[in-house]
Amino acid sequence: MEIKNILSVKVSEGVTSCFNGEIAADDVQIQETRKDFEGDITVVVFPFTRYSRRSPEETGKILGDYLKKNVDAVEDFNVVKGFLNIVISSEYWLEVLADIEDTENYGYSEPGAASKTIMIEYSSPNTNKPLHLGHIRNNFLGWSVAEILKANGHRVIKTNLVNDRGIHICKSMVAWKEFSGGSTPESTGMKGDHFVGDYYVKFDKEYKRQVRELVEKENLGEEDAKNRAPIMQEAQEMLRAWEAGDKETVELWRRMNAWVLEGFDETYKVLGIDFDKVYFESQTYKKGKELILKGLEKGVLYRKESGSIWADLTGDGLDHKLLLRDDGTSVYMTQDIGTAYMRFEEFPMDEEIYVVGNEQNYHFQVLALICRKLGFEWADKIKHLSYGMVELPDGKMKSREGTVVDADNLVKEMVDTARTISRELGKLEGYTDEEAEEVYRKIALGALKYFILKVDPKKTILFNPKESIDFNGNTGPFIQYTYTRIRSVLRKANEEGTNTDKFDWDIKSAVSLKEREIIRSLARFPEVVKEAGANYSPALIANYVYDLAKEFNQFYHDFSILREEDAGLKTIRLGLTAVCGRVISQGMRMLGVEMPERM
RNA sequence: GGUCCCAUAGUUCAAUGGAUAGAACGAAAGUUUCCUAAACUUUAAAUCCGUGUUCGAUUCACGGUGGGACUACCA
Repeated sequence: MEIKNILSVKVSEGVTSCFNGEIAADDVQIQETRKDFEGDITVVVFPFTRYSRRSPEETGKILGDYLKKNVDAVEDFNVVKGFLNIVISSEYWLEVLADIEDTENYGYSEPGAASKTIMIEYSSPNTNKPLHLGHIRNNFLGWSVAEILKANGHRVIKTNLVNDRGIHICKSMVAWKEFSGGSTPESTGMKGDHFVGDYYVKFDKEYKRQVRELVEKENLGEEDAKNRAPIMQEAQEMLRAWEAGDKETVELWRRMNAWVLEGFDETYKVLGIDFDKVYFESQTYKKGKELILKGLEKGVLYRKESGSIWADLTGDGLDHKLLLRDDGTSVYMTQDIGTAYMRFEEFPMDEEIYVVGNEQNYHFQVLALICRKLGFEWADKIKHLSYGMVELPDGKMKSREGTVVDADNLVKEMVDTARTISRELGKLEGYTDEEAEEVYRKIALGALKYFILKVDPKKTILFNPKESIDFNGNTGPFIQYTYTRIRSVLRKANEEGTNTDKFDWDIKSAVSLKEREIIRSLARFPEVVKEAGANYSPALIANYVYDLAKEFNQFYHDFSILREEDAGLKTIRLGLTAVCGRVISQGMRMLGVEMPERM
């Protein structure tokens, strides 16, 4: 059992035996001792003063004596104000270290240990343009949260709902027919998603030109002109044809979607993202309608005179929400209700997490409410993992204004930067070009992933392309670098004849302050993983790993491990180095960051 | 108008209601007989405003101010 748990139980007992008070072990406040104070673990004693009827200092002393007598691991204690600082014995810390070393996949629970089945939907792109920086945040976040939940022992199903139908793809199709002259990604050598995206842009340009022309030449109002622009009418016509199953249209739709999806697959591969199951909206968008009609029968929903069906949410402080149009067709919300229903039918899930940007907070608020109204017992199992926008130094990204940062380009540029910096420093001499390129790729992706994941999901990220790939400070490359140094130390120790596979911890000598601090951090790792899983927050893991890496660097600077005369201390320090390396790489694994052996 | 989110050093990010609010970048000064100086050590620098809850508030509640998102018979 962990020391914190042992202490909280003992403190609870102590309060009863010393002060005749009742306090549940879970309510005992235990935290790590701040660095400026002596001790390892601190108990907050303020809450006990109402039982002890003494000053916080006295209360702390009495409790401290009790713990020293009754817990082996407690070596000493001191009381500052209302804080009881406990010193844990070196023997205990060494045991902890040995335990961590023995635990395969430290920080990870056994698969199935937590026994929840969780579906996580992320990415969910439209098939009319390539992925950009906003999608990158979504993809990294979804993938990492899935890994963290797995580490917590849950069964996780990663899904992607591809928005492959609708007016947006029709726009690209119209433009392609009009302007391409039959060219294809193969004939132009372009990546499929970029190829199709270009036609989406061409559509928009032509559309704007036509609207302007109508306004000027025919004196139409802006709204009228927008509706009457021939190219837009063509797109709408195409959507109708598609829904009617027109052979030629469906054929073109298939062809263009295939180009885009091929491009996406390539990008996903580069980003290190994958899915267990991919849904296509074209296959699911019609469901949901019958659920709405049933809701109408039950009287949970209502029908307007014109024929449309609505939910009245004014009782919940919200508005009225449309669910079926006058013509009986469904809207986005209806589709989402349908797909959620299908999924809960298909899998016995305990949770379904949607990784979707915060511009859809309202949508998910409404979704949960309506599902509850419709009487689905799974309504409360829906979770929206909402994340903030990614902004650039000069403002927001807008696809129409061309101020988006393209995902493929960004990765390429970051690899270039990594290569340039690395070459200047001459760090990879002796590596073949191929090996070196692999390292540059790991650095670039590590930088990008870490940069995005270290920020609390719900906060807006300010992305500065120039500063993003920093090799110092709280960055991915800094952590990777620390790891490679650790590997290098171990290599050297091996060369000198020390077996670093397994350490002998049977040493009596005291562990120094700095070492204790690191062991304490290491011991905390499983807790952090648990907390990150509960909050869907890779940021917790990221900041933990950074702290550990930094602590290790400081520790390492103070001691010359390999020159240490005392064989016992040398073993501890080398062992600590090895364990740190393992925990750092475990943490980064949950973020999807790969670790090079050298850099 | 309504719903939701955000506000911390010059900048980018931290802090289960706990001690003197942590880091990093940038700025100023230093450290290479030792693992890889992509490191380490110093210094200066911040909780938007007000009220409340209590032993104790960056954190919780209420009210402001500032910023953002949403509020389509679009997806």
